[in-house]
Amino acid sequence: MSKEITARSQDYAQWYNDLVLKGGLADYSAVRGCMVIKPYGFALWENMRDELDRKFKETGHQNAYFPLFIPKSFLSKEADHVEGFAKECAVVTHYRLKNDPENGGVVVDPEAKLEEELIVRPTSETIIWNTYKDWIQSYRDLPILVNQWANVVRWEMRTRLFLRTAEFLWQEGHTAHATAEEAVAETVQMLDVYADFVQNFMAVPVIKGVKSPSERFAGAVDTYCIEALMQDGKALQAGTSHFLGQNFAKAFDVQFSNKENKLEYVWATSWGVSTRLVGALVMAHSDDDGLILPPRIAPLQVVIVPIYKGNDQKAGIDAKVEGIVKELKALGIRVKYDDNDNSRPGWKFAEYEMKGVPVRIAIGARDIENNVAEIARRDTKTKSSQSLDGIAQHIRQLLEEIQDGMFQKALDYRDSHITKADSWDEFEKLLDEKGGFISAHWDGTAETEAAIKERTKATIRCIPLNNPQEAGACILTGKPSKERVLFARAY
RNA sequence: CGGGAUGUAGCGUAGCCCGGUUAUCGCGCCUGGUUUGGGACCAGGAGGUCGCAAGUUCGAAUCUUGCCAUCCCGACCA
Repeated sequence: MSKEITARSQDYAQWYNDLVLKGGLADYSAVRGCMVIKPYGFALWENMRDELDRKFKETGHQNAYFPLFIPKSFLSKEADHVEGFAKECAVVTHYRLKNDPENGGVVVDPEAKLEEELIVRPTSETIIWNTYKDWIQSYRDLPILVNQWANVVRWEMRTRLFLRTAEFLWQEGHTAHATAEEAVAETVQMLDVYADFVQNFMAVPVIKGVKSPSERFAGAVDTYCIEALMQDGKALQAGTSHFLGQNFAKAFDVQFSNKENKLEYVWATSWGVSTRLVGALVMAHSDDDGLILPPRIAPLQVVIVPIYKGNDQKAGIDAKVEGIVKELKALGIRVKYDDNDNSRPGWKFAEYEMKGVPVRIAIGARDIENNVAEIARRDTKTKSSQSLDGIAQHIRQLLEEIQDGMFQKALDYRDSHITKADSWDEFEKLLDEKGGFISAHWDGTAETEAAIKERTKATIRCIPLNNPQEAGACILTGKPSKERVLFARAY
């Protein structure tokens, strides 16, 4: 029952945990900071993954796979990169265990120390660019458009289910280009792919933008991002796409001969989204009764619950439902007929609400007589009676309505939480009382950005793409500014 | 990693301060029956290394120390 879920108003963090755990998405594991993704949660991730994978391939990318381990020396070849990741790396130092005669069990065999330690990848730029050196000689070898689906490890101090785990699943695209223009175009293209996916499939509106220098990816020239807004008014970075310039090509000495037979360094991009998107999805849409999943990526789109007294009624319902299931499946709709006799309808209703199934159909003997079914929408919690004739088409349309409705609701919330602030007092007040994105002038310096973060915990989420140019004065220092940027407290 | 809190059956908990027979209760689970339009009811039953490890003691869920995990706040981050 919904009473098992902590209300958002009471404790937002606990509400989030309740949804993930009780909605059956994931569990804590025996390993610090690492979670078990349960079948329902993984099905959700698979749906996200499959759609993204399709989009990557549509835009000309191929999947490949690179090693989990990275030689320690690789990491330090790009100075900013190692600076950014060194503090959160898991390191393999030995390759063998041996029996421990004293205490039982096994111990690390000191004889089996690696010549060079291996880093468990926190991201794969280094191992991939070391490989690209072998793949690229001529401009004819370019571009290389490769993506990898993988797990990575970042030894985070504080973890949260899906939002920040020590090990997480993601995809990382790594492309190599002959020109800066082409690489930038790729970076922007993939940002668009992400934005399109998150908005149209996850129904989460995002703002596309560029990070300020201090929020940039370690080793990037420019970091583009999509920023989403959660229901508690905090922002969440949902995806990033980096223009890496020639930084990694220089670090790994990857040059190509151009048409004039001159050697040039290769231009690079990298881009990724992770299982964090699952967290974004949960926090963007759900309510105090449980998850609310958008139809396009919900593992289950429709559940049918029979209501009956005795086997005769059940048989009549079964016969009717069989046809409906067939029709729905023919339309590509993911449907389950839950005729499990061990739990009663009310229990099932609550359960599927908790799991966020977009549409529930309840059919009883009474309905069969009237040739109708009760249709309940998870997102609005409204119910209606619907004729069984043409019900599959109706459901298909309803799923689309739900998808659109969820996006519109999230968009309205987001848009009403982008607020301009023109004074420091106003800025602080908005952060504390309203939350969301605050559009304000900034003098462009890292010092001011850091000072604002220090005082308010708010960071510059992004400088929106196509940002209108507007003269103004920095919110903190009063120095001249040429455009507003978006601030928020963030996950 | 610093500060705070917590850890007793699958989940939620009582007991702990002040050590003492068989560790409390509810949900869930199993068996049988009755039920089924918003988390059913009756009867019977199973289920516990009291987070882990040392220590103190005749005796530890209870006292001491260490460790582990989770949550919250902070620093760090996708």
